[in-house]
Amino acid sequence: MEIEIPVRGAFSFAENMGYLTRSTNECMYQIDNHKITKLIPLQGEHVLLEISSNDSNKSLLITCMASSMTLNEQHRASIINYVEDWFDLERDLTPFYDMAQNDPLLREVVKRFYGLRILGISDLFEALCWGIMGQQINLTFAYTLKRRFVEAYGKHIEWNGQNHYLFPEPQQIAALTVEDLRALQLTNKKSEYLIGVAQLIADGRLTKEQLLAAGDCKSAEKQLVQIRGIGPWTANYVLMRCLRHSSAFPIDDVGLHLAIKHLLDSDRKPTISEIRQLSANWSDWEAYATFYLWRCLY
DNA sequence: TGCCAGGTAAACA
DNA sequence: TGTTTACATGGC
Repeated sequence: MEIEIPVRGAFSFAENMGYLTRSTNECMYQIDNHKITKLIPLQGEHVLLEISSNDSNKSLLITCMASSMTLNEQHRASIINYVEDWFDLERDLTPFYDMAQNDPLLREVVKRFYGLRILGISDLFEALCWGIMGQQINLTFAYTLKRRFVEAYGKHIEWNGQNHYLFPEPQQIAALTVEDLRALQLTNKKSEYLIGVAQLIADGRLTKEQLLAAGDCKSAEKQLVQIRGIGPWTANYVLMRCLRHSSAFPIDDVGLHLAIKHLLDSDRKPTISEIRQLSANWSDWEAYATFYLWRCLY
């Protein structure tokens, strides 16, 4: 099955690829020759997608390379849905770019990365796990931890001599012990947090739908920070990349601080109070501002 | 080698 | 309600 998804508005496949290739140790998709290969879950089954773009950035081209079932029209709709969500294709960036034109921090950045979207993490469990794993460690090690976790507990298929993984199911992680995860060099606390979150989701006490139903970003944040291991940073990270609230704002993020320090050519990181002032005009676009600023770091 | 990393919970004032 | 500290461990 092949699918062409038209893209409207500001979109640059190359800029999005720039984000997706930031680590050479990513295990949830592979990139080769300007094409993304990713195994996605689909109604209890799975399908391996290859995603590319035509030269004019007017559409995304999807080829279904391998699947555990015969694809029908409903599957086709789900695949389109998945890719549109991943690349945030429904978002009109015009108001963000208008705002950024008059923002000293963002003006050059949006020019440089024009057409970049917030790449999503559709699965709530994956987004929470990635947030927890990444807490207070460098990204290189975070990617190593994620790879170990996914290779240890995620299902995979082999295709063209390469393994393609699905993220582990919460049901399986919920049944693990702290010792199991410590073996991957996760800390005691992170192991506890991951198992706890897995249990919440496996038991149906935490769902993406429930968080979306909370309505606004702040209400969902309140629910998330009730969970042990989820502080304001992780909550906002998940709100930004999974629930797709454009006003999510991980203001404590070290990467954000370093990007601002760099752009201001300062010899120190900004204080939270200074960031509040600098971001005063970002209202409702904090997530996009943050994502673009992160891009300055690599 | 020592500081730092896409923080959080718990203790404390 | 707001601030300080312990936690752990790889990367550079």
